[in-house]
Amino acid sequence: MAPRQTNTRQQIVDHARNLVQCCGFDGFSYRDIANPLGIRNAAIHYHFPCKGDLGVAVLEDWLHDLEQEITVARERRLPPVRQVDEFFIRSEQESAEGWKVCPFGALSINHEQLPVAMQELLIAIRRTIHRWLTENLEAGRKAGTIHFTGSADTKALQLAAAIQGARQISKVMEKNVVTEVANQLRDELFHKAT
Amino acid sequence: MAPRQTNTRQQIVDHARNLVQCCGFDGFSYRDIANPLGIRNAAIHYHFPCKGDLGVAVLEDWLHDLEQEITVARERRLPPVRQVDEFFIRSEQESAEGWKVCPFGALSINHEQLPVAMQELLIAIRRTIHRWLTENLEAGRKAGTIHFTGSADTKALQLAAAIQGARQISKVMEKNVVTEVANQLRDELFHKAT
DNA sequence: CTCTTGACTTACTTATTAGTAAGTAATAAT
DNA sequence: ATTATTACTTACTAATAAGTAAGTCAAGAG
Repeated sequence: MAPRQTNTRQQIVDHARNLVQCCGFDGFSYRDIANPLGIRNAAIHYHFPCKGDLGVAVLEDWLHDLEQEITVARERRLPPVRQVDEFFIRSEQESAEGWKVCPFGALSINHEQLPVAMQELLIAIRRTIHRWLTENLEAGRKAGTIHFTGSADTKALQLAAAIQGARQISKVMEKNVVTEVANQLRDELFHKAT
Repeated sequence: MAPRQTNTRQQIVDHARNLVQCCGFDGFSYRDIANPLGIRNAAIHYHFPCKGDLGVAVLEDWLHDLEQEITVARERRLPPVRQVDEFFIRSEQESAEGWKVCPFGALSINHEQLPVAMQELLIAIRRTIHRWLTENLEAGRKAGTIHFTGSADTKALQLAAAIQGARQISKVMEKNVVTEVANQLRDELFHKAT
């Protein structure tokens, strides 16, 4: 009945990731994955002995995608403004898909109860985003295309925090405020204050 | 044994609020409140028939405190800069107390599964913070003490989002980045860019 | 053709959760 | 003094969660 030999594992991870972004790690159960895939709970346990293993797989997937995107942006030698803008665009898109939230918005609340491997991956994801933004802010400032005061490090943090917060506010207010915040930030960063 | 006639109800709400700020609404159980208070689970059910009622009480308490603080700030006729700074200071303080997070950081993730009354209170809290920040940003701009581009409305949103995000990042990284972001924002807002 | 392995399923256990029902002791009202 | 009410307790139910054990069945290896 169920077609064997398909990539069930990846489908499980995909579904889980979606659920994490929408309900958090404790906000979904195995049934929420098994039902839509037409499999049984135990099938998930076959691939991921415990829920933490599934969580780790989700975050690895997430980090992998992120690194992929960053690599592509770098290889296309996109100018710093475009790369920072890419961060905004991605966030706007994901938020538009059912008010999806970023890993921190989804997992920070029960962070201390998560398996250590998940905690470490979260930090790795954070570092990756941060390094990418910081690099581009610095390069943009040197090139005279991006304008801000203070360190690029702090500015990168502020951008990430603002977008993350905006995504959550969007979810609660059921109104797209990510674009509003992103546009404000674009304006501040990209239009030189004469 | 347990001293009767004390204000058990308020103690329950206080504990619940702390737990919400640290673990989210689904992140704690009645035991986590009953144990430290030396009461039984059913005692909580006596005051709050179901968990949603407790959640509502927590948010009402939260909103009440917020309105109180805003009223005090207004009555003391604090200048706009000081009132906006008050928002930063409060956020830094709460974050320092065990990486506590704001209502949105705590509840947005499972927002759609919350009782409607809680959803509405969340929106009310959001509106209250927003109105307060917006008013002060506008007043500060008029007085020449606060500087920003775009609408006060959007700027207020951006500030709230940034601080909210920073609080969550602090929790995950176990490092106080709220102060870092707040200082950056203070610098941008309060020091006129010549 | 047999045997093993991978990818599951069925059927179960265990733990935890919110929530309920009935009882109790102290206080307040009559 | 009696009664009613408030603020609980003990003891339970029902639902749901993650996780496990044993069985099945198709496909590939020998």
